[in-house]
Amino acid sequence: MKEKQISNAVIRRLPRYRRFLKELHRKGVEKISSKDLSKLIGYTASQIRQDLNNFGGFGQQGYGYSVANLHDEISGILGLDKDYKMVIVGYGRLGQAIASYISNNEPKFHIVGIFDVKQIIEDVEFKDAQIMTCGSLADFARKEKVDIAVITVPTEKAQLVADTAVRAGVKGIWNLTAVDLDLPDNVVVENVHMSDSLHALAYYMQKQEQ
Amino acid sequence: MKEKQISNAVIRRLPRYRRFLKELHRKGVEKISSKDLSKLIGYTASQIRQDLNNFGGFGQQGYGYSVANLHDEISGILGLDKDYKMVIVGYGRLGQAIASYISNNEPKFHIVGIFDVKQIIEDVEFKDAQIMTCGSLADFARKEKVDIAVITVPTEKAQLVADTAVRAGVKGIWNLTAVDLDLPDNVVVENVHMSDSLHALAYYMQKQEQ
DNA sequence: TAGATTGTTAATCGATTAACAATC
DNA sequence: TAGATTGTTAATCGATTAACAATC
Repeated sequence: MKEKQISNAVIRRLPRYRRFLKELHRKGVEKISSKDLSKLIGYTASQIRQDLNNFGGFGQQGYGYSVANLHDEISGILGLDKDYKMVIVGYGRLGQAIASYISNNEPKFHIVGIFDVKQIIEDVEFKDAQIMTCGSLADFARKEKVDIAVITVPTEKAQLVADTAVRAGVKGIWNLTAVDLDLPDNVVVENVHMSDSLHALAYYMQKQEQ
Repeated sequence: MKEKQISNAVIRRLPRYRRFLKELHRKGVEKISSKDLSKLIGYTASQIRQDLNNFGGFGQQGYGYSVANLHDEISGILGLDKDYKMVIVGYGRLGQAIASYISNNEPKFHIVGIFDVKQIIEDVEFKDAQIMTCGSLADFARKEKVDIAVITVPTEKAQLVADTAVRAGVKGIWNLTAVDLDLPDNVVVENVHMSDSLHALAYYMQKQEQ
């Protein structure tokens, strides 16, 4: 059974569709046509229909798409109907920001452990998750069957942390550092390269003012 | 004089080229061929040469590219030879993390003001930049001729902050919130949608384990 | 000079857009 | 039923890859 390969470009648009649908749902909108969604989200109606039809016919001719249904379908496609166990490695300000964001906004991602070079004691302690020193990461991840490691350590330690996590059975790395990691093919790596984004901003600004 | 339009895909790769070249330079590597860079960075040698030739012939036949020179050329293309005045709006943990990253790693981006709903007093005070309440953003940005506003406020305030900044003459918005902003065409917006990245990670993990 | 590697044109591949028949 | 809008095929557009002449 050969799955049709979905292009990367399509996948990258899915979370955005989902965000707009969530907002529409919050506003009480029950249905939307590809044409109206196009105006909102900025993709062509044709592209929207093509994108969605990679996964199935979620609409209804003459009517459009049910907002709630389409939201849920996309959630399912993205794998957001499953639960993920997560550790955060590096509990500086970025790690803290991420931890707080996830625990407030991402019910399917469960932070089961937090690691840092120093054991942080007061103020920044995080809910039920223990804060541990990095040395115990490998044992913990293996024992707890952690799915995802979020890496927010200083650049030069990122590869080492990633290697440790992978050896301990972690299957996904969310990398928020400014380096690219070298990892086996069966591990999924997703990068948030903020500095690259800032540099792209510089490019477009400079181009704009010409 | 009609400039050749450079595709978005090319621009998005430039910061990555620059990062690898910086690292090579740090390691003392003086020259590199498109073939060797390909092995490192993961783009095809052909693509690398095509990308670079959008902006000029930076290499030398039979030799390759000078690492230092190519790094500097790309920096120039990205507009990283210019200086940018920046304000950070929202000084929670994410704002603090960003401020610290920029002041330590981005010499061309100058944080001239920091804004938050509360005036934060001790501990998190930031170098020379004043921390001000959001109400004074408009006047400050206009008076100081701020180029870029970094937005790290809670989701529901992001559009308001962006509007204020734009009215005060800001030309670029670096948006780190989970919403898309609606802004005039002459303002450049660059988004870091971390939650979209996390959702893409979920997709690829779920696909992997099938 | 011979070998290496770029710059650049041409070929291929893939993604987006347009069009329209199917159908609610 | 008539009108609206999807699902889907075909056409177009753009980006990537291959090939090779130019040249260091």
